[in-house]
Amino acid sequence: MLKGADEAAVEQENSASPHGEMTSWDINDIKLPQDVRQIDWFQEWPDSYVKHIYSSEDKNAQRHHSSWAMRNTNNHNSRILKKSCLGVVVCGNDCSTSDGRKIYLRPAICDKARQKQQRKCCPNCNGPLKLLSCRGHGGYPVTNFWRHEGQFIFFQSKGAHDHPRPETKLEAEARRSIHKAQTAFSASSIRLKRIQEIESLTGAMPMPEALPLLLSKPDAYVIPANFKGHLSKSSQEPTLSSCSGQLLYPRAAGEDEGSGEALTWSQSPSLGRIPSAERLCSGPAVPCTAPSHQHCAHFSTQHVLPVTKGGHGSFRPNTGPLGDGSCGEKSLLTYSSSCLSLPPYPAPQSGPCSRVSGAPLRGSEGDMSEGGPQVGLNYCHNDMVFNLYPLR
DNA sequence: AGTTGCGGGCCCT
DNA sequence: AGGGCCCGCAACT
Repeated sequence: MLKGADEAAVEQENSASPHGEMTSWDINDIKLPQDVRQIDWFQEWPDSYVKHIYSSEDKNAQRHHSSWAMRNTNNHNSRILKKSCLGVVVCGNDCSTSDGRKIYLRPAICDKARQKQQRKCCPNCNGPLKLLSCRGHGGYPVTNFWRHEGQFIFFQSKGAHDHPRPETKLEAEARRSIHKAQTAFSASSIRLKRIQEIESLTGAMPMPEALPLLLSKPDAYVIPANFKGHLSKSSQEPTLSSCSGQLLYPRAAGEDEGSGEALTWSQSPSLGRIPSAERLCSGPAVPCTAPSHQHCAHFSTQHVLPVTKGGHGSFRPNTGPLGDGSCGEKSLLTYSSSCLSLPPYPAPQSGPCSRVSGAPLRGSEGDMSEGGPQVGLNYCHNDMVFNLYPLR
């Protein structure tokens, strides 16, 4: 089954990765190569028939992360973890936000949660939500395989996603948090109103200053504590302050990433990749730190990434020399690291930074990363969060 | 409440 | 046998 369409794909599969010698393996092979000379940066949006070899110390790889909504699939092989794509949740009315973006929600991974999710309404138009299943692998969902072998984590993707990208996990979490905050906010404003009424009856002076921040700006939401948790567990304050001027407001229309991304996707249904994208940057390990102002002004959700479908988002080894979350345990920062790859102007997303050409293998990862990148990580997230705004 | 991984089981080819 | 999928469970966040 699946054969015909796949065979051709399998052929490109073997050349999908820049380091040709490494792609001769298959995840099902009894023995996987151990003479790996080059490991890959984590790919946030693996697509098509690609293979990657990550360091076993790469936290994202360890967690089998993907920005696609992947659910675990039992393949009755405990050595190989298999996941299949759940697609994307779209608005049944095919509505667009005021700035032209489409609604691409992340399907809940848990079956029950997903059913519950589908009973909810479109956050934009209140229309029904619709789950767009992934059928990119011969009519079946795209599957991802993970296998830990020695010092490496082997990743293989089968199938090309035939649907737009959903929100990343972080965005979905952020949206939930915003929703919670919104709920809490309404509840607390009612309480406050009552308190004020009582106070006015008793003659006590209300203390506006004591009211929650931004009450006067109903469109701007206070970041709830739990929301902050989603943003970062370690180091977001500085960035919040550094960006707050803009971030506290909904992004201006036109800085659309959602529709742009969708457009890109629809224009290049499945093979609109830029195969050489990842090779564009063969230079230094950290060549692509975008101008800092960009972080606030333009970056937003993953959709803003100038991605061509399949231009794999790459998680920089964000995290510190060993990609282990030294600048933020949670995926947040690691996810956001994809922002770092962004050049000031749309270009293949992952490409430039996704890989250290000839990067030494483990043992000298100290060469990767360092310095600059981490500084900007949070910018992306904070901005991301506020760019979820139109979806409220 | 939701995510993730595991594994039993069923169905289909 | 291999792949897809459903289900429940447990650990974790």
